[in-house]
Amino acid sequence: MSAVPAESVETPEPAWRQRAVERSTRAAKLRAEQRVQRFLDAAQELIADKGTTDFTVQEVVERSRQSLRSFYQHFDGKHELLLALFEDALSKSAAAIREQVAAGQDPLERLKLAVELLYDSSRPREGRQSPLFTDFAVQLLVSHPEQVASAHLPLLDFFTEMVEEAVETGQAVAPKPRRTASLIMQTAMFTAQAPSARVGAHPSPITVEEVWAFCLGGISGGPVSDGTPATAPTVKKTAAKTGAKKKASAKKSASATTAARKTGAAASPPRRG
Amino acid sequence: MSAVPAESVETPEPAWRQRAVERSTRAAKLRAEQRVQRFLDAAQELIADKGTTDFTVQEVVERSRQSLRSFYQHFDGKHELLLALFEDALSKSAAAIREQVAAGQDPLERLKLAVELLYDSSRPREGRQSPLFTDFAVQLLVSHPEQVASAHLPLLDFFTEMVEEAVETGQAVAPKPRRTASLIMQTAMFTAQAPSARVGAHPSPITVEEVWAFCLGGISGGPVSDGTPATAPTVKKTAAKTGAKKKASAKKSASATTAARKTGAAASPPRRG
DNA sequence: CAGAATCGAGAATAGCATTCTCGCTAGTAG
DNA sequence: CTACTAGCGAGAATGCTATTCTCGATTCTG
Repeated sequence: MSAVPAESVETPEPAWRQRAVERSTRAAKLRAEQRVQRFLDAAQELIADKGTTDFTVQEVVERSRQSLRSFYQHFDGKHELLLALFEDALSKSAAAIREQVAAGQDPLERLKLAVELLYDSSRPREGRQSPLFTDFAVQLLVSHPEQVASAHLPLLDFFTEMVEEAVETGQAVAPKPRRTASLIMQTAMFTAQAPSARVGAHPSPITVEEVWAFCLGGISGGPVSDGTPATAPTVKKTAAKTGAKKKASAKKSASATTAARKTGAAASPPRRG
Repeated sequence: MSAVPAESVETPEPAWRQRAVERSTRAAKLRAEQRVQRFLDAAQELIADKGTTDFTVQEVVERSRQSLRSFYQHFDGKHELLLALFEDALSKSAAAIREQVAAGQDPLERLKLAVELLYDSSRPREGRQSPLFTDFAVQLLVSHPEQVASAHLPLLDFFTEMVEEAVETGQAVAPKPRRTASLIMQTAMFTAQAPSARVGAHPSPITVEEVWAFCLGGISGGPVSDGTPATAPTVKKTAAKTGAKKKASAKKSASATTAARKTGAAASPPRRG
């Protein structure tokens, strides 16, 4: 976007003009946000209603009593809308888990509770809203992994914190807390999500307890004394950052308002023939 | 659909008629299978070429030099086609892993190798063919979990075997081998699939080693003592032989000289109620 | 060879996302 | 009050695909 000589010769936008534009913009932006919110709400209702993210843009438009035109004026497309809802739901979920876990004292116990909560909220329940994002989330995972990742950041931060604490108290071993946290989260979320082999295999899906037991093993200093001549597995804990470094990220933000996003960046361009 | 209906009556379909039908059927069935195979091959080529499962039914039809009509006469829809390819790929993958792992002696070592192979094949590489099923697989996971599960069965069986063996040799602890195997597989596959938090978080995705270390901890006898009312420690000493080397899959002769174009395309499942 | 199956080509449908065209309405400077 | 502009609602128009349906043409079967 920097190689456009033809335009770089334009007038340098005087400050007063910028301000003028800014002012006339503010009001509009406010209204825009309201509209956006209406779309968001409508979509949320639809999801809760139908149980899937398969609603049509039309439906959202109708329910929000606005117009298609308006929709596309505020969102880059259905995808953006879903992404917004997704992020919003995730950050709320993160906040909720954080809060419920706050009570616990023991790091490991807190982590366990967090895993249980995460597992539970990742579960495809029927009536409620948030869970249905899981299916969209999975789809998103293959189409826009980066955005999913960033949406997961708050939660990942939190889990990382807990893992670090557990490491500090010697209850766990994790040379790379963040990565370990990521693994734990993934395990919990995907296991909850996937009705995995419930066919000829076991009839009942894997439970939270099992997930936790598995994760627990994964972080407890495991007896890595297997005679395998492979590369030393777990022992890469080079100077475990146990010393100080208390990250203690007290981000109590959770300002869910994911209103108008329009990152308009790597969004898939509308295919045109 | 307008053929002889009264079949529910006592008319027991004379043997001769059955035979006649059978005969006239056999040939047809044979031809049908050939046609089906052509569709399958064409689809596979397209996937290898374009790198996604986003091909059009039209394309498959054209490439296979057959017709739309024929396509829908043999497949219930694009979905069925993909499912067929998916199952095929998975079972081949299972066979391949089985084979490569067969060499190993130590149960745990074999398991490790299997995890590595599984992780690798679940990885969304660029140009190649099969791995791209992962994205379809994920989608399938939410739309037809059962079929995915059944497709995973062979692999799950194999992993279960290994876990059981490891348990027998005392290298692992798993009250429920099958479930544990499932967890391991899921962890490996999803972790490989998900480029998870690679944003502000760690730049490099989680590696196989990390996955293995995590899983290893999860199965090594750890301070695990949760609810999971384990039935008597599985002592079923199954003679896990695993022999049978079934390779012979050296087709691959497609013309993959095409430069991947476009590729970007937001997945929008045409699902309908 | 005649009739029955199939098949190839491709037109016709249909569901959806995304665009685009028309007025309409409110705010605003003149 | 009036011309002008921006944003909006309605809804038609597009574009892309999957899926169906129609019409001869071909192949198989007896």
